[in-house]
Amino acid sequence: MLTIGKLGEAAGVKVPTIRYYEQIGLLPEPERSAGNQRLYGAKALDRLAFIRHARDLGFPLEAIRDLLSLSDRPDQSCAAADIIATEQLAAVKARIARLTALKAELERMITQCAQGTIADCRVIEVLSDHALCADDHRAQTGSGAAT
Amino acid sequence: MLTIGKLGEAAGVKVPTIRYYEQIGLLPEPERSAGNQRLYGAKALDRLAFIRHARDLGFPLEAIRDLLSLSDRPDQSCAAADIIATEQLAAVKARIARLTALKAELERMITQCAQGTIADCRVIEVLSDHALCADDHRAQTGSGAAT
DNA sequence: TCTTGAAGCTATAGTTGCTAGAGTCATTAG
DNA sequence: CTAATGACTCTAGCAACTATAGCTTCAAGA
Repeated sequence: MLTIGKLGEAAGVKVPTIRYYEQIGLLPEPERSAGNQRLYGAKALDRLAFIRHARDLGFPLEAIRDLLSLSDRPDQSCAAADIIATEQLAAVKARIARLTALKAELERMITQCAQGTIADCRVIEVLSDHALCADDHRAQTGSGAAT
Repeated sequence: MLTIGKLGEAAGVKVPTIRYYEQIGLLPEPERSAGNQRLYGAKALDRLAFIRHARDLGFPLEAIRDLLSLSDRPDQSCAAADIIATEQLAAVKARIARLTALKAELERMITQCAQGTIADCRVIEVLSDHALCADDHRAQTGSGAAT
Protein backbone atom coordinates (compact mmCIF):
# COMPACT_ATOMS: atom_id res chain seq x y z
CA MET A 1 0.00 0.00 0.00
CA LEU A 2 1.29 3.38 -1.05
CA THR A 3 0.70 6.74 0.51
CA ILE A 4 -0.24 9.51 -1.83
CA GLY A 5 3.30 10.84 -1.85
CA LYS A 6 4.79 7.50 -2.88
CA LEU A 7 2.12 7.02 -5.49
CA GLY A 8 2.84 10.41 -6.96
CA GLU A 9 6.52 9.69 -7.04
CA ALA A 10 5.98 6.34 -8.70
CA ALA A 11 3.70 7.76 -11.39
CA GLY A 12 5.42 11.10 -11.85
CA VAL A 13 2.37 13.06 -10.77
CA LYS A 14 2.26 15.71 -8.09
CA VAL A 15 0.28 15.04 -4.96
CA PRO A 16 -2.31 17.83 -5.35
CA THR A 17 -2.89 16.64 -8.89
CA ILE A 18 -3.79 13.18 -7.63
CA ARG A 19 -6.26 14.64 -5.20
CA TYR A 20 -7.63 16.75 -8.04
CA TYR A 21 -8.10 13.68 -10.22
CA GLU A 22 -9.95 12.02 -7.40
CA GLN A 23 -12.11 15.08 -6.94
CA ILE A 24 -13.21 15.10 -10.55
CA GLY A 25 -13.84 11.36 -10.49
CA LEU A 26 -10.96 10.26 -12.67
CA LEU A 27 -9.49 8.21 -9.85
CA PRO A 28 -11.70 6.27 -7.45
CA GLU A 29 -11.69 7.15 -3.78
CA PRO A 30 -9.01 4.99 -2.19
CA GLU A 31 -8.97 3.27 1.16
CA ARG A 32 -7.93 5.31 4.14
CA SER A 33 -5.56 4.50 6.96
CA ALA A 34 -6.62 4.69 10.59
CA GLY A 35 -5.39 8.27 10.54
CA ASN A 36 -7.47 9.15 7.45
CA GLN A 37 -4.63 9.07 4.95
CA ARG A 38 -5.17 7.75 1.46
CA LEU A 39 -3.74 4.31 0.71
CA TYR A 40 -3.29 3.07 -2.85
CA GLY A 41 -2.69 -0.33 -4.37
CA ALA A 42 -1.15 -1.43 -7.64
CA LYS A 43 -4.33 -0.88 -9.61
CA ALA A 44 -4.42 2.77 -8.66
CA LEU A 45 -0.83 3.13 -9.77
CA ASP A 46 -1.62 1.60 -13.16
CA ARG A 47 -4.58 3.86 -13.61
CA LEU A 48 -2.66 6.96 -12.64
CA ALA A 49 0.22 6.03 -14.93
CA PHE A 50 -2.27 5.62 -17.74
CA ILE A 51 -3.68 9.07 -17.08
CA ARG A 52 -0.26 10.60 -16.87
CA HIS A 53 0.80 9.05 -20.11
CA ALA A 54 -2.31 10.12 -21.94
CA ARG A 55 -1.88 13.66 -20.60
CA ASP A 56 1.69 13.60 -21.86
CA LEU A 57 0.29 12.78 -25.25
CA GLY A 58 -1.99 15.76 -24.98
CA PHE A 59 -5.30 14.03 -24.48
CA PRO A 60 -7.77 16.21 -22.60
CA LEU A 61 -9.09 14.81 -19.34
CA GLU A 62 -12.51 14.15 -20.79
CA ALA A 63 -11.00 11.99 -23.51
CA ILE A 64 -8.97 10.18 -20.88
CA ARG A 65 -12.13 9.54 -18.94
CA ASP A 66 -13.55 7.83 -22.02
CA LEU A 67 -10.38 5.87 -22.67
CA LEU A 68 -10.32 4.65 -19.10
CA SER A 69 -13.86 3.42 -19.22
CA LEU A 70 -13.04 1.66 -22.49
CA SER A 71 -10.05 -0.04 -20.97
CA ASP A 72 -12.32 -1.37 -18.27
CA ARG A 73 -14.28 -3.31 -20.90
CA PRO A 74 -11.66 -5.46 -22.66
CA ASP A 75 -14.18 -7.40 -24.71
CA GLN A 76 -15.62 -4.51 -26.62
CA SER A 77 -14.41 -3.29 -29.96
CA CYS A 78 -11.57 -0.87 -29.85
CA ALA A 79 -13.09 1.31 -32.54
CA ALA A 80 -14.07 3.93 -29.99
CA ALA A 81 -10.53 4.15 -28.66
CA ASP A 82 -9.30 4.47 -32.19
CA ILE A 83 -11.66 7.35 -32.83
CA ILE A 84 -10.52 9.20 -29.74
CA ALA A 85 -6.88 8.78 -30.66
CA THR A 86 -7.54 9.82 -34.24
CA GLU A 87 -9.32 12.94 -33.08
CA GLN A 88 -6.43 13.75 -30.84
CA LEU A 89 -4.06 13.28 -33.74
CA ALA A 90 -6.15 15.64 -35.85
CA ALA A 91 -6.10 18.23 -33.08
CA VAL A 92 -2.34 17.95 -32.77
CA LYS A 93 -1.89 18.28 -36.51
CA ALA A 94 -4.09 21.36 -36.59
CA ARG A 95 -2.14 22.96 -33.82
CA ILE A 96 1.14 22.24 -35.54
CA ALA A 97 -0.14 23.78 -38.75
CA ARG A 98 -1.25 26.90 -37.01
CA LEU A 99 1.92 27.28 -35.00
CA THR A 100 4.02 26.77 -38.10
CA ALA A 101 2.25 29.67 -39.79
CA LEU A 102 2.81 31.82 -36.72
CA LYS A 103 6.46 30.87 -36.66
CA ALA A 104 6.94 32.00 -40.26
CA GLU A 105 5.25 35.30 -39.57
CA LEU A 106 7.26 35.93 -36.44
CA GLU A 107 10.50 35.12 -38.22
CA ARG A 108 9.66 37.45 -41.06
CA MET A 109 8.81 40.19 -38.63
CA ILE A 110 11.97 39.77 -36.60
CA THR A 111 14.42 39.50 -39.45
CA GLN A 112 13.00 42.64 -41.01
CA CYS A 113 13.52 44.63 -37.85
CA ALA A 114 16.42 47.01 -38.36
CA GLN A 115 16.95 47.55 -34.67
CA GLY A 116 16.28 51.26 -34.84
CA THR A 117 13.64 53.13 -32.91
CA ILE A 118 10.10 52.11 -32.20
CA ALA A 119 8.94 54.55 -34.85
CA ASP A 120 10.28 52.34 -37.61
CA CYS A 121 10.26 49.03 -35.82
CA ARG A 122 8.99 46.34 -38.08
CA VAL A 123 7.65 44.34 -35.18
CA ILE A 124 5.37 47.10 -33.97
CA GLU A 125 4.47 48.04 -37.50
CA VAL A 126 3.40 44.59 -38.54
CA LEU A 127 1.36 44.18 -35.42
CA SER A 128 -0.34 47.46 -36.16
CA ASP A 129 -1.28 46.51 -39.67
CA HIS A 130 -2.47 43.09 -40.56
CA ALA A 131 -2.12 43.90 -44.24
CA LEU A 132 1.64 43.61 -43.84
CA CYS A 133 1.27 39.95 -43.04
CA ALA A 134 2.02 37.24 -45.50
CA ASP A 135 -0.92 35.06 -44.71
CA ASP A 136 -3.96 34.72 -42.58
CA HIS A 137 -3.15 33.47 -39.15
CA ARG A 138 -6.61 33.96 -37.80
CA ALA A 139 -8.92 31.13 -37.17
CA GLN A 140 -8.44 28.58 -34.54
CA THR A 141 -10.85 25.82 -33.74
CA GLY A 142 -8.96 24.30 -30.92
CA SER A 143 -10.38 21.99 -28.36
CA GLY A 144 -7.21 20.12 -27.60
CA ALA A 145 -4.82 20.41 -24.72
CA ALA A 146 -1.22 19.39 -25.33
CA THR A 147 0.62 22.24 -23.79
CA MET B 1 -17.97 57.22 -32.79
CA LEU B 2 -18.54 53.51 -32.59
CA THR B 3 -20.63 51.50 -30.19
CA ILE B 4 -19.00 48.47 -28.69
CA GLY B 5 -20.75 46.19 -31.14
CA LYS B 6 -19.50 48.08 -34.17
CA LEU B 7 -16.04 48.26 -32.71
CA GLY B 8 -15.99 44.54 -32.13
CA GLU B 9 -17.18 43.90 -35.64
CA ALA B 10 -14.56 46.20 -37.11
CA ALA B 11 -11.72 44.63 -35.16
CA GLY B 12 -12.95 41.05 -35.21
CA VAL B 13 -13.23 40.85 -31.44
CA LYS B 14 -16.27 39.76 -29.48
CA VAL B 15 -18.03 42.30 -27.34
CA PRO B 16 -17.46 40.62 -23.96
CA THR B 17 -13.79 40.34 -24.84
CA ILE B 18 -13.57 44.08 -25.36
CA ARG B 19 -15.11 44.69 -21.97
CA TYR B 20 -12.70 42.17 -20.52
CA TYR B 21 -9.74 43.99 -22.06
CA GLU B 22 -11.00 47.20 -20.55
CA GLN B 23 -11.39 45.54 -17.19
CA ILE B 24 -7.79 44.34 -17.12
CA GLY B 25 -6.55 47.72 -18.27
CA LEU B 26 -5.49 46.76 -21.77
CA LEU B 27 -7.94 49.21 -23.28
CA PRO B 28 -8.61 52.60 -21.69
CA GLU B 29 -12.06 53.41 -20.40
CA PRO B 30 -13.92 55.02 -23.28
CA GLU B 31 -16.35 57.89 -23.30
CA ARG B 32 -19.95 57.12 -22.53
CA SER B 33 -23.13 58.21 -24.24
CA ALA B 34 -25.91 59.92 -22.37
CA GLY B 35 -27.39 56.46 -21.82
CA ASN B 36 -24.13 55.10 -20.38
CA GLN B 37 -23.06 53.19 -23.45
CA ARG B 38 -19.42 53.00 -24.45
CA LEU B 39 -18.35 55.11 -27.41
CA TYR B 40 -15.08 54.49 -29.23
CA GLY B 41 -13.01 56.51 -31.67
CA ALA B 42 -10.45 55.55 -34.28
CA LYS B 43 -7.62 55.30 -31.78
CA ALA B 44 -9.46 52.67 -29.81
CA LEU B 45 -10.01 50.71 -32.99
CA ASP B 46 -6.31 50.82 -33.83
CA ARG B 47 -5.38 49.69 -30.38
CA LEU B 48 -7.88 46.86 -30.39
CA ALA B 49 -6.76 45.72 -33.83
CA PHE B 50 -3.19 45.68 -32.57
CA ILE B 51 -4.19 43.53 -29.63
CA ARG B 52 -6.19 41.20 -31.82
CA HIS B 53 -3.35 40.80 -34.22
CA ALA B 54 -0.82 40.12 -31.52
CA ARG B 55 -3.18 37.57 -29.96
CA ASP B 56 -3.51 35.91 -33.35
CA LEU B 57 0.25 35.61 -33.36
CA GLY B 58 0.07 33.95 -29.97
CA PHE B 59 1.48 36.70 -27.80
CA PRO B 60 0.19 36.48 -24.23
CA LEU B 61 -1.71 39.47 -22.95
CA GLU B 62 1.12 40.52 -20.68
CA ALA B 63 3.50 40.69 -23.62
CA ILE B 64 0.92 42.68 -25.53
CA ARG B 65 0.68 45.08 -22.65
CA ASP B 66 4.42 45.66 -22.96
CA LEU B 67 4.27 45.99 -26.74
CA LEU B 68 1.50 48.55 -26.47
CA SER B 69 3.39 50.68 -24.02
CA LEU B 70 6.40 50.49 -26.32
CA SER B 71 4.38 51.60 -29.29
CA ASP B 72 3.34 54.63 -27.29
CA ARG B 73 7.00 55.74 -27.14
CA PRO B 74 8.12 55.92 -30.78
CA ASP B 75 11.48 57.49 -29.96
CA GLN B 76 12.84 54.67 -27.91
CA SER B 77 14.93 51.81 -29.19
CA CYS B 78 12.98 48.89 -30.49
CA ALA B 79 15.28 46.38 -28.87
CA ALA B 80 12.71 45.61 -26.22
CA ALA B 81 10.08 44.85 -28.85
CA ASP B 82 12.54 42.64 -30.60
CA ILE B 83 13.21 40.70 -27.44
CA ILE B 84 9.52 40.12 -26.83
CA ALA B 85 9.01 38.90 -30.37
CA THR B 86 12.05 36.67 -30.20
CA GLU B 87 10.85 35.11 -26.99
CA GLN B 88 7.50 34.47 -28.56
CA LEU B 89 9.20 32.85 -31.52
CA ALA B 90 11.16 30.60 -29.18
CA ALA B 91 7.99 29.61 -27.37
CA VAL B 92 6.28 28.80 -30.65
CA LYS B 93 9.23 26.72 -31.82
CA ALA B 94 9.26 24.78 -28.58
CA ARG B 95 5.58 24.03 -28.86
CA ILE B 96 5.97 22.86 -32.43
CA ALA B 97 8.79 20.54 -31.45
CA ARG B 98 6.77 19.00 -28.67
CA LEU B 99 3.64 18.62 -30.76
CA THR B 100 5.61 17.01 -33.55
CA ALA B 101 6.87 14.37 -31.16
CA LEU B 102 3.33 13.75 -29.95
CA LYS B 103 2.10 13.48 -33.50
CA ALA B 104 4.65 10.79 -34.30
CA GLU B 105 3.70 8.81 -31.24
CA LEU B 106 -0.01 9.07 -31.95
CA GLU B 107 0.47 7.99 -35.53
CA ARG B 108 2.53 5.01 -34.48
CA MET B 109 -0.11 4.07 -31.95
CA ILE B 110 -2.99 4.38 -34.39
CA THR B 111 -1.45 2.60 -37.33
CA GLN B 112 -0.54 -0.33 -35.11
CA CYS B 113 -4.09 -0.74 -33.94
CA ALA B 114 -5.57 -3.83 -35.55
CA GLN B 115 -9.17 -2.79 -34.88
CA GLY B 116 -9.93 -5.78 -32.74
CA THR B 117 -11.12 -5.72 -29.17
CA ILE B 118 -9.98 -3.46 -26.39
CA ALA B 119 -8.05 -6.36 -24.93
CA ASP B 120 -5.48 -6.17 -27.70
CA CYS B 121 -5.96 -2.56 -28.70
CA ARG B 122 -2.65 -0.93 -29.33
CA VAL B 123 -3.96 2.46 -28.33
CA ILE B 124 -4.95 1.34 -24.86
CA GLU B 125 -1.89 -0.79 -24.54
CA VAL B 126 0.55 1.96 -25.38
CA LEU B 127 -1.16 4.33 -23.02
CA SER B 128 -0.89 1.71 -20.31
CA ASP B 129 2.78 1.22 -20.77
CA HIS B 130 5.14 4.04 -21.43
CA ALA B 131 7.90 1.59 -22.27
CA LEU B 132 6.13 0.90 -25.57
CA CYS B 133 6.79 4.47 -26.65
CA ALA B 134 9.48 5.43 -29.07
CA ASP B 135 10.66 8.53 -27.29
CA ASP B 136 10.15 10.67 -24.27
CA HIS B 137 7.25 13.00 -24.65
CA ARG B 138 7.35 14.23 -21.12
CA ALA B 139 8.67 17.58 -20.23
CA GLN B 140 7.03 20.80 -21.09
CA THR B 141 8.23 24.19 -20.01
CA GLY B 142 5.52 26.22 -21.58
CA SER B 143 4.65 29.76 -20.66
CA GLY B 144 3.28 30.78 -24.02
CA ALA B 145 -0.24 31.15 -25.26
CA ALA B 146 -0.77 30.52 -28.97
CA THR B 147 -3.91 28.46 -28.87
C1' DT C 1 -46.39 57.90 -30.36
C1' DC C 2 -46.06 53.34 -29.05
C1' DT C 3 -43.95 49.10 -29.27
C1' DT C 4 -40.94 45.60 -30.11
C1' DG C 5 -36.59 43.54 -30.71
C1' DA C 6 -31.76 44.11 -30.83
C1' DA C 7 -28.00 45.70 -28.50
C1' DG C 8 -26.00 47.57 -24.37
C1' DC C 9 -25.18 47.54 -19.21
C1' DT C 10 -23.27 45.23 -14.62
C1' DA C 11 -21.99 41.42 -11.98
C1' DT C 12 -21.04 36.77 -11.22
C1' DA C 13 -19.69 32.19 -12.29
C1' DG C 14 -17.84 28.69 -15.37
C1' DT C 15 -14.17 26.80 -18.48
C1' DT C 16 -9.25 23.57 -18.39
C1' DG C 17 -5.84 21.50 -15.69
C1' DC C 18 -3.89 22.19 -12.46
C1' DT C 19 -0.95 25.08 -8.52
C1' DA C 20 -0.37 27.57 -4.19
C1' DG C 21 -1.57 28.87 0.16
C1' DA C 22 -3.48 28.47 5.12
C1' DG C 23 -4.12 25.98 9.07
C1' DT C 24 -4.50 21.38 11.14
C1' DC C 25 -3.42 16.37 11.99
C1' DA C 26 -0.57 11.85 11.33
C1' DT C 27 3.56 9.41 11.00
C1' DT C 28 8.20 8.46 11.61
C1' DA C 29 13.34 9.06 12.65
C1' DG C 30 16.44 10.09 16.11
C1' DC D 1 9.61 12.62 23.29
C1' DT D 2 10.22 15.75 20.11
C1' DA D 3 10.87 17.56 15.69
C1' DA D 4 10.53 17.18 10.94
C1' DT D 5 8.21 15.63 7.29
C1' DG D 6 4.12 14.37 5.06
C1' DA D 7 -0.87 14.26 4.73
C1' DC D 8 -5.43 16.39 5.50
C1' DT D 9 -9.30 19.94 3.97
C1' DC D 10 -10.64 24.10 1.99
C1' DT D 11 -10.21 28.13 -0.66
C1' DA D 12 -8.38 30.98 -4.12
C1' DG D 13 -5.63 31.83 -8.23
C1' DC D 14 -3.60 31.30 -13.15
C1' DA D 15 -4.84 32.59 -18.75
C1' DA D 16 -8.02 34.33 -21.57
C1' DC D 17 -11.90 34.39 -22.15
C1' DT D 18 -17.25 32.68 -22.37
C1' DA D 19 -21.84 32.34 -20.57
C1' DT D 20 -25.65 33.54 -17.80
C1' DA D 21 -29.02 36.54 -15.41
C1' DG D 22 -31.53 40.44 -15.05
C1' DC D 23 -31.68 44.91 -16.19
C1' DT D 24 -31.71 49.47 -19.41
C1' DT D 25 -31.22 51.94 -23.78
C1' DC D 26 -31.68 52.55 -28.59
C1' DA D 27 -33.43 52.37 -33.43
C1' DA D 28 -37.00 51.38 -36.50
C1' DG D 29 -41.66 50.08 -37.91
C1' DA D 30 -46.90 50.49 -37.43
